[in-house]
Amino acid sequence: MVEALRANGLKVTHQRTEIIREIVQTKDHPDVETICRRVRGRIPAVSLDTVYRTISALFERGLINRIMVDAKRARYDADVTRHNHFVCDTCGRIVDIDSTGRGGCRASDKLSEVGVVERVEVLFRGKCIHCVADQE
Amino acid sequence: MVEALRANGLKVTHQRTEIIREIVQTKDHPDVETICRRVRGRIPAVSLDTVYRTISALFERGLINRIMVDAKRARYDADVTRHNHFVCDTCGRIVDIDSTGRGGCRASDKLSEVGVVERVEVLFRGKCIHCVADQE
DNA sequence: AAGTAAATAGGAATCAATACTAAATAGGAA
DNA sequence: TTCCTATTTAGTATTGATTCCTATTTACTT
Ligand SMILES: [Mn+2]
Ligand SMILES: [Mn+2]
Ligand SMILES: [Zn+2]
Ligand SMILES: [Zn+2]
Repeated sequence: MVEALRANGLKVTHQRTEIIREIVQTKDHPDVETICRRVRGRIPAVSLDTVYRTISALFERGLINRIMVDAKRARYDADVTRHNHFVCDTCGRIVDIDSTGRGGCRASDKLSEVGVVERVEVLFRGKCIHCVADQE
Repeated sequence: MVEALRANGLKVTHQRTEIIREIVQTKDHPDVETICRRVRGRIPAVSLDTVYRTISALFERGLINRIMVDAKRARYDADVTRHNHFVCDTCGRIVDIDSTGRGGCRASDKLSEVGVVERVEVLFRGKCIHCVADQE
């Protein structure tokens, strides 16, 4: 992915390298604050603004995905292959769900009259096993 | 829907009635500011705070849906029947898309190990016909 | 190695959404 | 109709996420 930075005319800085390392190696779809906190484990002085700018730059170039799960913070995903998500409305956990078979979701015929679809996002909302267990 | 207010122990006020009328009769999934502006056409003195409180109250009781389309404002939908949405990433337009056949979307088998799914949201993202035409 | 444009850190500003207050109003039960 | 309480208003304040500003630093070109 660092290659992708160069390909997009972006400079390869220490900060960007570590931010990318962080989102690539995690599967929990973190928000920007979380990414920043983790990167600070290795670069204590990294600024929140830099993390925001880097994440936005990556997102705008389609190198990472954004998941809008609630009205609050945006969550990010370095896995840009086609897959769906389960979201726990109680604790906020986001779990990857494979797109079964032929994408798992078919567009209606009328879609072509409405516009050009570039991507499909499927969100399964509910309560995760941990939160179901907790409420007994 | 006004009945639903009573059923939930909420008073049926002039403001709430007009706010409900507004979201029920529109199909464009407005944000709170937009709803407020429109309601002011009939109740000039309605406060933004009241619109926020009313919309939140309706949403918390599951009487309306919230659609998180971008990192900015939340959009609301009085149609709580099962249907999908097309979102134009250029102009923000949101168009209803029927769930074809048996829901239009099948959950993967592994979902049951992850949690209990209460609802499924499908978002088709892309560029609407108007925005495609505009960019020639 | 030097020059330049891009990137950074740190703080301030913005924006949507909520909260608070007090005073005025209006639902709805009795 | 009367009374009690929820609700509204206006106006200000606050919160939390995100973006902007600017002096300083740094990656990359020559
Ligand atoms: Mn994912
Ligand atoms: Mn809709
Ligand atoms: Zn959970
Ligand atoms: Zn459009």
